[in-house]
Amino acid sequence: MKKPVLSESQEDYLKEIFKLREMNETVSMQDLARKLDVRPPSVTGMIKKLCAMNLVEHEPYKGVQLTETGEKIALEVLRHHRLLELYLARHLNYSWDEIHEEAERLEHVISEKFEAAIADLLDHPTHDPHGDPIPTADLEIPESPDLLPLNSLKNCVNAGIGRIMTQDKDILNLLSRLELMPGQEIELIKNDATGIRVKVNGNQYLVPHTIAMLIWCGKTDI
Amino acid sequence: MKKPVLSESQEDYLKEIFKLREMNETVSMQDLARKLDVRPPSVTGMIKKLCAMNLVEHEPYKGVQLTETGEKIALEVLRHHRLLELYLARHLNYSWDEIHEEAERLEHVISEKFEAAIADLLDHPTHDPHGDPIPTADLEIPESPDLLPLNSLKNCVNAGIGRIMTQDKDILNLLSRLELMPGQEIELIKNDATGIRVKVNGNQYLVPHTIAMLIWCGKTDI
DNA sequence: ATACAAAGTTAGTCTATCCTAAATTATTTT
DNA sequence: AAAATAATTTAGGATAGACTAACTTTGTAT
Repeated sequence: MKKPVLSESQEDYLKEIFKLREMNETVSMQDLARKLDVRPPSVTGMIKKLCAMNLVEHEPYKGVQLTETGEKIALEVLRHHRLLELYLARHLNYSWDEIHEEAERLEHVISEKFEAAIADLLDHPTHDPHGDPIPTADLEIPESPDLLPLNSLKNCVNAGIGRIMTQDKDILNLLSRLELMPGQEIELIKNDATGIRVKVNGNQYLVPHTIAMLIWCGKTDI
Repeated sequence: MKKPVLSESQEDYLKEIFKLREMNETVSMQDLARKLDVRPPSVTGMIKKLCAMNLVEHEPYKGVQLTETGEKIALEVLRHHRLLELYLARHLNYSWDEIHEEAERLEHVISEKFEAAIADLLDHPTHDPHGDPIPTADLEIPESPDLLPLNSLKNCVNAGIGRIMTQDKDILNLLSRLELMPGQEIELIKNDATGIRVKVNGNQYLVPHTIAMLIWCGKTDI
C-alpha cells in the first residue's frame, strides 16, 4: 500500500495516539487534545479526516485506535524522534533536557536518508536517552527490560535505571544533574513516607515519591 | 528590535529575495514567483504582508527590496542552509547532489543551538560544498576569492574550482563524478567552439560551454 | 502617439487547521 | 431513575497561504 503524505499535524496526531495507547487501554479525545495542545473540537475534526484516510478507527463517543497503516506511520515518526534525541545528545552535545524539543521539530522533516545515516552513526541503537525504545528500521518495537517505578521498590536493593517517564525539562535537568539517568546503577537505601533514599556514584539523595514514580528501574539483585 | 516569528513560507520569500538581489539589480515579482514555485498573485499578497511587517520595501509595479531586518533574517536562513549542506556532506555522508533538498527542509526548523553545534563541529567554515559563502554568526558575508566562469578562461591555465552555480541535481551529480567540484585544481587544455577541455586528477574531459559557465574558477597561474 | 505585450495587482475561492458556543451523549451521584 | 457532570460532537467562523480570472500599469515597437 502506498504511504500517504501527511502534514506535520497529522503525524503528531498519530504519534500521540500511539503513545497514549501504550499507557491506557483506550484513547480519549480529551487526552489527545491535552497532549496536542488543541481544543477537543479540533481533535474530533482531525480524527474524522484521519478516519477517512484509513489511518485511525473511531466509534463516535468511544475511543480512537490506529489502523495498521496508521501505526506504521506513528512508529516511523517515533523512530525519527528517538533516533534524533540520541543523535543530538551523542553527537551535538545537547543536554538531556534540550533534546526533546529539537527532535519534536526535526522528526517531521528528515528524510529516510537522514534517518538511515544517523542510525548507522549511532550503531543502530535500541533505546533513546530517556530509555524509550526506538522502533527498528522495519518498525518493530525492540524488547525492553522489565522495569518498575523506583517508588515501588523495597529497601536495600541495587537497581539500574532503565527509563525516565517524563518530558518535563526542569525535572529532566534535575535528574541529569543528580546522575539519575538510564544506564546508572543505584542503591536503594530506604523507602518510607518521606521518600526514597538512594545512593548514586557515592552521593545520597532523598527522592520524593512524585519524582520517584517517574524513574523506572530494573533490579540487579534483591 | 525583537525578531518576529516567521512562517517557513515567509522565510523562503526573504531568502529568495536576497539571493535574487545578489544577481540582479532589482527583484521582480515574477522572478520570485518562479523561484518559489507559486503564481504571481501569491507573491503580491505575501509581499504585502512582509511589507506590513517592515521586512521588505515595495513600490507597486516596481521591485522589492529587503529592509535591514529582512536582510538579517534572510542571512540567518542562508546561514542555516549552507551550514547544513556542509554538515550533511561532511558528517552524514550525503552525496553532493542530495544536500540541497534536505537542507531546504531543515533550515527552517533547527534552533540556534543546533546551528551553533554544527558550526563548531565544522570549525566555523566560510563556504559550503557548492562554494557559496556562509554568513558568519553575526551575519556578515565572508570574503570570497575572485572567480570567473570556466568558459571565459583562456587555454593552458591552471585554475582552482571555487564555486558551482547550479542546484540542478543531475548536473551536480555529473560534476561530482568527474571531480569537478570546489577545491579541485584543474588544468585548462583548450577552449574552443566545441567546449573546454580540462584535465582533473589525470583525467581529461571536454566540458560543453553550457556546463562550463556554471563552474567558476580562481586562477592559480597564467 | 497609439497599440500591444508583459508584468503586476485586485477580487474572489479553496483548503488546512485551528477556534468558540451550543447541542448531544455518556457517566456518575444521590 | 433522575439529575448533575463530564466528554464529545456539531455548527459556524477565523487565518494563512495558495489559486484563477479579470483588470491595470508599464514599457516597447511601430
